[in-house]
Amino acid sequence: MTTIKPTPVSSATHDKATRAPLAQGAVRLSQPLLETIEEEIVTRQLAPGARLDETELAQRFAVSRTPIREALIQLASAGLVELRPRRGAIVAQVSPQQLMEMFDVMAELEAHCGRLAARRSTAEEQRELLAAHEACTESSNGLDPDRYFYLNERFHQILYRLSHNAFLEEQVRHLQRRLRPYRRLQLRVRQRVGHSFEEHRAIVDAIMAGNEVLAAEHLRTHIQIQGERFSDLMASL
Amino acid sequence: MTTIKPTPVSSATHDKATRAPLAQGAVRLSQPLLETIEEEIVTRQLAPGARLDETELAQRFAVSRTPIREALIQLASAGLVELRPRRGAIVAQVSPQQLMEMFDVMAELEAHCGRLAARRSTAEEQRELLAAHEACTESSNGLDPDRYFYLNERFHQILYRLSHNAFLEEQVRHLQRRLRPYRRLQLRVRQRVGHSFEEHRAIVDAIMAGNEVLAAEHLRTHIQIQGERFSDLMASL
DNA sequence: GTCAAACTTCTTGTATACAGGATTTGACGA
DNA sequence: TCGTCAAATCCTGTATACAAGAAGTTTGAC
Repeated sequence: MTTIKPTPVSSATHDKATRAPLAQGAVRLSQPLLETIEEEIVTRQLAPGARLDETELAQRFAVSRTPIREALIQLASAGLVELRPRRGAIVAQVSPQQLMEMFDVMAELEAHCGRLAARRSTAEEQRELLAAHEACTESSNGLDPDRYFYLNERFHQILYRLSHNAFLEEQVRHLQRRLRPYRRLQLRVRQRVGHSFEEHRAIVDAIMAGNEVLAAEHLRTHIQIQGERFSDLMASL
Repeated sequence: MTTIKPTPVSSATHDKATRAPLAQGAVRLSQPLLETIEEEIVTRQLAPGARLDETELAQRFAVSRTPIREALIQLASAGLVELRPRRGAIVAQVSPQQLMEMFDVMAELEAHCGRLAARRSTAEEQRELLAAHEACTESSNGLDPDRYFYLNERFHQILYRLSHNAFLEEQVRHLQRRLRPYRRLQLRVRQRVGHSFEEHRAIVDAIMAGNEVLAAEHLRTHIQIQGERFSDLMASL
C-alpha cells in the first residue's frame, strides 16, 4: 500500500539544460571501473591500506558515485578491498599469515585440478597444455620474468580448464587472481623461474601419463613452494 | 516435507513505517537485507529462477532501491543471484551438473580441513569435536532429520575451525552455506542419517589419532557420498 | 603548554529523479 | 487464428540531493 508514485508526468518537470548527457554504450558502467581498479590493486599501483575515496574515484572516471560504490562492493566481496562502515574503503591488507593460508588452499585446489586433468583430459587438450608449457621455454631463462609470469599464468589456466569442472575452474581462477601480486613478486627470487619451468614439465608428464596421484602431488608441491618462497622473501625484509 | 525448520526471525525488520527522514541505528541498511534475502534463497522460499524486482523488494523492506541493489550485487558476487544487465536479477539456477561440481570441490576442501585438523588440533579442540559428534547421537535415529541437519552442520563447522586455517574455514563455510538446501534435501534419503553419523565417528577417530591421510580420505568420501545421493535423488524425479 | 569540548568540514549511506533499454500490449494484416 | 510491428509501460542503471556519522580544527579551561 501507499505505492510510491513514480509520477509519469510527461510535462517538463525538469530543466534538461542542466542534465549531463549520459554516455551510453557500455551495458554497465561499473564493469570497466571494477576491472580498472582491480588491476591497479593487483599491480600495486594502489597499495594495501590506500584509501579509496568515492568522490575522487568518481571524478577520475567521470561518473557519479553510484557505479563507483557498486564496483567497491564487488571488490569487497572478492576480498580485495575492505569496507569500513561510514569510514570508507581501503585496499585490503593481507597479512603474511593470511597469505600463507591462501597459498595453502590454492595448492589443494590446483592439486585437485591436476588430478582431474589426469583423469579426464583428452589427447587434444593435453597437446594444448604441452603447447602452453613449451611457449614458456624461451622466457624461462630468467631474463624476462614478466613475460614468463604471463605465460605461466596461461599455463595454469589451461590446466584448470582440463579439470572439466567449471566450478572448480572458477574458484581457482579467482584465487589465482587474488594471489597474483604475490606470485609475481615471488618469481623474482633467484632461480625460481627455472625451477618453476622444470616443475611444469613434471606436471605435464604426469597428466599426459594419466597419473592422477603424481599430477596432484607435483602441483601441490609446485604451489606450496611459491608460498614458502614468498615467506622467505618476507622474512628477508 | 520441506518444512522450514528454525526460521530465525528474519521478518521483524521492516517496521520503520512512517515517512521518517532517515533515523537509522544500524550502520548499514543493506546488511540485514542481504541476510534475509540470502536466508530465503537458501530455504527455497525464493525458488531458483524467481525474479527479484528491485522496486518490489524496496517496498517490502521499506527502504529505497539503493540498499536493495547493493544487497543484490553482493548476492551475485556470492553466486546466489544472477544479474542480467538491464533485465533484472533472478535467483541463480544451479544445474545438477554444477551441483555435482560444487560437491566435488567441497569434498576436497573438507578433506583438507580434516588433514589439517589431524595435524594441528589440540586435545581440547578434539574433545570439542567429539562432543559435537556425540550431540548428534540422539537425533541420529532418523526421526528428526531437521535437528540432525543442524547438529551435523555444527559438527562440520567445528571441524573447519580445527584446520587452523582461517581462510580455508571461510571458503568452506561459504560453500557449505551455498550447498545447504541440497544437503538438507539429501538427508531425507533413507538411512542416510544413520550412515552419516557412522562416517562422522570414523572421521573423529582419525583426527584424534592424528592420522592425516585417513581423516582426509574419510571426509572426502563423506562429502562425495552426499553428492552422489543427491544425484540419485535427482534421477528418481 | 596540554588536553578536551564544541564546531566545522568532509565523506559516506540512503532517497529520489530521470533516461533509455526491455517487455508487454494492442492493432493490423496475412 | 496467428504473427508482426509499433506504441505504451515497466524497470534498470546512473546521476543528484540530502542527512548523519567521522575526522579535522579551533577555542577555552586548567
